[in-house]
Amino acid sequence: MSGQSKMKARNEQVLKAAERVFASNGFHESTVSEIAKEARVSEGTVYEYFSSKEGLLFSIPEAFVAKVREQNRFHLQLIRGAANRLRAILYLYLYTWQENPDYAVINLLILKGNLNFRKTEGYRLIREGFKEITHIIEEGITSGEFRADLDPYVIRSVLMGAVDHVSTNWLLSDRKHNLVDLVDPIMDLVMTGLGCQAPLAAGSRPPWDRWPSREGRTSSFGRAQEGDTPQAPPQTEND
Amino acid sequence: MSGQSKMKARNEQVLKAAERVFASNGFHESTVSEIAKEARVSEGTVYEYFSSKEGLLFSIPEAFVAKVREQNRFHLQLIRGAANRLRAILYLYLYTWQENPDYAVINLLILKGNLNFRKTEGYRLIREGFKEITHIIEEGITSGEFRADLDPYVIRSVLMGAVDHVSTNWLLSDRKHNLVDLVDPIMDLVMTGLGCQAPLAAGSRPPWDRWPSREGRTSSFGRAQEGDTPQAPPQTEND
Amino acid sequence: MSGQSKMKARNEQVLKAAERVFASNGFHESTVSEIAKEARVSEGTVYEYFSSKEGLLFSIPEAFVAKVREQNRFHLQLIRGAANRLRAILYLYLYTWQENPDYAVINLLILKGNLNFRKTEGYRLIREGFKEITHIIEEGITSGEFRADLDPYVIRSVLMGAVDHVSTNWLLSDRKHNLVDLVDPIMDLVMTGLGCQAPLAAGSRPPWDRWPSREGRTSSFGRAQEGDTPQAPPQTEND
Amino acid sequence: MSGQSKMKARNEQVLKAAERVFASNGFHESTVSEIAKEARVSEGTVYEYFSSKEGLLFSIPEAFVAKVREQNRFHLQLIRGAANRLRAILYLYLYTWQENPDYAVINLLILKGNLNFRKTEGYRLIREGFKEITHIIEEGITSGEFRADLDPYVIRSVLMGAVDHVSTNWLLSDRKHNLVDLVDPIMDLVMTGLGCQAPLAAGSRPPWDRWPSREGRTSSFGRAQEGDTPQAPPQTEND
DNA sequence: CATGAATGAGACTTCATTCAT
DNA sequence: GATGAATGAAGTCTCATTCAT
Repeated sequence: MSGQSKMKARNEQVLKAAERVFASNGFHESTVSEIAKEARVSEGTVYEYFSSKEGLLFSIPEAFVAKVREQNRFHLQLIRGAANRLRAILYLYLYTWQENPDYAVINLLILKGNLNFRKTEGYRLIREGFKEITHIIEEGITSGEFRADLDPYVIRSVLMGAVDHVSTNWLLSDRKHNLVDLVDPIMDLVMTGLGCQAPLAAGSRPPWDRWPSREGRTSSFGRAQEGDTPQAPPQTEND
Repeated sequence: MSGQSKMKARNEQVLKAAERVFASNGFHESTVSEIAKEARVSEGTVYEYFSSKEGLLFSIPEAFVAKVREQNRFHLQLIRGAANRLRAILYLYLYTWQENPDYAVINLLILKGNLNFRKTEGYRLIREGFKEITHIIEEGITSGEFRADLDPYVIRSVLMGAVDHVSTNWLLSDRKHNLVDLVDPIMDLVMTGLGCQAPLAAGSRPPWDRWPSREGRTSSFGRAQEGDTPQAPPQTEND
Repeated sequence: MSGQSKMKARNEQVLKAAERVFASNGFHESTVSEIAKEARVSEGTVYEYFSSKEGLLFSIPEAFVAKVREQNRFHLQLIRGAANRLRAILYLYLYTWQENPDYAVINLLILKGNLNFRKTEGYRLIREGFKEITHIIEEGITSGEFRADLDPYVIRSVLMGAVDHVSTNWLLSDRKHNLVDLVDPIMDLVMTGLGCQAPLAAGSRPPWDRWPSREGRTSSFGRAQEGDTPQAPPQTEND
Repeated sequence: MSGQSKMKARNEQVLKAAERVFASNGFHESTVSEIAKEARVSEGTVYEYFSSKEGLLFSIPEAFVAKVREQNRFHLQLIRGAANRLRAILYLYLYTWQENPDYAVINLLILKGNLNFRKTEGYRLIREGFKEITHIIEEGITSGEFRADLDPYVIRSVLMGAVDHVSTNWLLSDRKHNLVDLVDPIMDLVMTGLGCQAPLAAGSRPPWDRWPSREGRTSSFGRAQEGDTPQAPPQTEND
């Protein structure tokens, strides 16, 4: 009991400290002694709970994903419609990064360059989350909600790429603006498309094939309508 | 003369060796001695040309961007139309990563987690490239080619996020498939949108608000037509 | 009672576990935690019974010698004649090593390099056994059973050196052959000598007998003569 | 040139320092920093020349054997007769230990308990030296110089066991007496035997003589006397 | 200008020992 | 008395950087 729960608490304590330290300084720039100090334990204790510094790093996503996964699954069960669910997923991702910026740094910046991470359970879990997104996209295509002429992988890449991109920018910025405010603009863009909804004539030419030649494309009408889905563009961002 | 050009050659030699070694093993896992060996020079020589191991790392994008930039600028000058130019940019990015996978690894995986990189000239150059993309998007909006109700930053994030995403996946895969094949699917999605092109009635409802409830939205006509814009979905990818 | 005997059992339990673990891995390569696990007790318990890891190591010969000594003394009382008794001693040694190979490893391999061991009671007991061998040899000389012109120390060294040598080799081998089978060959050699028992005429003394200058072969062990100061090749073990 | 010879000198310098330090304190009780200090180099330099602390230890016999071997081979070529050559070998061994006590400690005390040593080149070289001894013994048997009814391995074990034994004792003693003085007594004992060369009456063969079956071997009259001076079990060293 | 041997700071990690429970 | 989590000292080893040649 007490022993068990105490050890669990210690584990969490070290894990959280590591998250903070790694996020602040990067993996190689952090020392185990620093983490131990942050966790208010001795260096040796860190090694009682984690096999190595890198093992500690890899335990962070493992623990995190395990924790977040269930609640996300729950949320998604409440939602119908592929587009709605994709939107929810985007929201959950951005919300999670926003509320857990230290973990976000580890996930988006630190683990990205680590080759060994790709052999870990944490990585497997993350990939699984990606697969579920693909499933939803496929359902959307099957149900006719989405176009069927696009590879689900491309769709997912565009969505998750956008999430990664804006999250990374946000992390590296002053983090003042609201990350989740970008959910709707992104969804809007991806669902409706960037092109002006001109009275599409000959429906079958590949879309991008039309843009270049602009002759005939009137000045459009799809201008910015005030009021809809306001933007929260990171100003000071890296652009 | 000879001295100048010889030094330039040596510089390039070390730079290329560093690119290979860093890309293979990561930054911290690579040693200066390894790089020197790969470059067929002594360790001391590395320090004659670069101030430090990290300075060497940061010199890689600097040199690379300087080299690629001009030709890209040239290509873009030949192209009219914002959409066309965005497509060209995507193409140039994916093509560049595909042809320079070592540099791609450094740019997309290694430098991402390096805090000091953000203070360097190389980083500034990369950001500049991003700004130009934003400019093109703004021009597209101004010219009426693009919708005006979307933040250019969001648009750019979606595009470049997609580029990063598929490139990263490709790098971590067996690199068998053609990365540039993804240009058109991505552009298609971003320009036309994922939603089925129903006869958009009341133009003002927020787009994403329409998807969930699909009633009224006819089954669409924009189905997958074989033949157009072939996909090259990464097989072994992380999804 | 119960407390006493239980403690004694625990003591033995830890001692035996330590013997196994030390013999398998060596002293420094073994950990207290390993020993505790092998003994099915906690690490703390090990320290209830032994002052330190090294103290535990030193307790092994102490306990072992105490145990074996009495029975050996009993056996020897049954035997008459110095040669017979020496043979019995050799037999007991080899038999003991053969039946207790873990202890043999500790005695012959591990404790040998330990400087502190020489200050312990266990060491004193072992030396005592050696002294008794010397006594028997001296008695053999006195009684005329043995030659009188050899230093008992040399005789003992040859005997016990042989025992150590063959035992060590056996321990490091597959331990398939019978160690005690070597008792008689060794005794035979030491008692009778390696030289061919020709009817040694005056002039035909074995060549080696002449070098040192063994005029008369009177008592005492032959002095070192002229200096040839040749080198000796390093080596040790089992061929 | 200079670079080569300087490095060779450094190598030797570190090797010698390690020999001294290991011999004084034992392997595990010595630290690399200590060795570096003794060698007047930095810790890092030790690792420039030797892969690890244990690698350094194992390099000691390797270098030593290589050095001593040739001269010993030369000495032995000058000597005829198996007994003479055995004597020379004993002499060379004892002389070497006496003149190189630090190395002797490493060989006889430290490396003995090291399991990894048995996989090294140094160990192989040492074993080779042993094989040569066996060869000489076999030649002696073939030539009729030695008895043919004894296993050469036993003979070698008795000889080398004696060498090890007296050397070890000497090392652990004050090292005041001359080690090489023991060569002749040992040879004498091993060649002539311990038993008294009396005109052995028929029935009175020494008891020990009967076990092996040494028909025809007379000798001795000396019976076992009083005193049973009981035996002590295991142990090893210099009484 | 080039070399590569030398440096030494500092990281990770182990493990004997202690002590609160 | 027994436990085993916690400790922290100490050790091995790496490697970026320097500098005499």
